[in-house]
Amino acid sequence: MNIDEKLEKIQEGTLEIVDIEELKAKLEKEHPVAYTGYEPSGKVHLGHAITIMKLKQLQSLGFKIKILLADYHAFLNGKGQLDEIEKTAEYNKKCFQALGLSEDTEYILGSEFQIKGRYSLEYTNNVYKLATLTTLKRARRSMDQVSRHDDNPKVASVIYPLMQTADMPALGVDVALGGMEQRKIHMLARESLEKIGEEVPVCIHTPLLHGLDGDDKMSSSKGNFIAIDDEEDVIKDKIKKSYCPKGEVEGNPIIEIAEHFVYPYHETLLIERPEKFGGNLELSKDELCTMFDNEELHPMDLKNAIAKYLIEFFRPAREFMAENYKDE
RNA sequence: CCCGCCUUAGCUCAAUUGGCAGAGCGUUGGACUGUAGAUCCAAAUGUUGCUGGUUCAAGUCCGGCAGGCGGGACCA
Repeated sequence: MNIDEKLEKIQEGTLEIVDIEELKAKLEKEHPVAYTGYEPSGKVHLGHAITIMKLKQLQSLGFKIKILLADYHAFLNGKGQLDEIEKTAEYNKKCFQALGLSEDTEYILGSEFQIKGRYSLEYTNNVYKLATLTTLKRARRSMDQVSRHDDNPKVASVIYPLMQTADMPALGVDVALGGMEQRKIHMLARESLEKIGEEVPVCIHTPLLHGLDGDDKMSSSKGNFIAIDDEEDVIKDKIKKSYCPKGEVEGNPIIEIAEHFVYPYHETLLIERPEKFGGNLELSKDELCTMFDNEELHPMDLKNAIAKYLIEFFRPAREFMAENYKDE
């Protein structure tokens, strides 16, 4: 596969690549490094899965993948005590493996290099340098979509983006991948890394999924997600309860799930529909959107189809988790 | 270090001179829709930050502690 073909593939399902020319240059390398950082989370859900799927694709295109289990970031973001967070990180690592990343994926616990080992001194020095270059307002603003809500915001919340920035040279990354909520941190990082003379990574942003309740963002804290290891009945139940207004494509979480978890892997979606409602359909992405928009496809029929696909899509992950992860 | 104010349901906040701890939102369950939502009906939810005291009776008054917010002082 040549570089232009790779570029095109990488762009699929992303909202932006900053910068595309830089990415092109990175693709000259035999094994460019791509990374995503995740705050350990009680549940790994569809939102996380979007980025993991993209990482899998990058892996298949020759990228070396590093996953940062960002324990300190979670700690700074008020997610609990470090020992708890590290248990959660172990669980998340299993989840990521369950989604099919290959054996040579590298999982790195943030604290391992951020505060331990010889490199931590250089790391800390970078964080301090960044601290002198970054205004409070800019740092705060970068955290708009990332910070946990806090009536009494802590200094931790402005250290967070600085550490995230310092992570990039520490991990030697060519590409930083994240959801759109990472954008402001990434843009700040690109500016700052340039200033301190470190390599500036390409940033790739994927869309955020709406919550099943129609909220702007699917997130663990809001409970409006489907987890990658949810049981079949749970998936059915959650889909059934989801917000899905008739005729409305925009911001419809069920339509979004079809876009991100069905169509990248199947040309068409089979919708099984009772005869009295018109019988079965096999729809391409465009057909589905058009029909739904025209109210020719009832939400319930769509939901049934999506639930079925999701159950199949995550079957391997679910089985992997059942076998490899014993909750204590 | 000193002074003042704040802390009540998951959230935002009520509660009269001390007199059965409440509302809205959210949650859950039903009704209505061939989904969800909206709407209607119903229900659940509390160590009133912790602690000691006064009182027949304390969310309410007094003392101590913790956390938070604001100010002052120190530096000078």
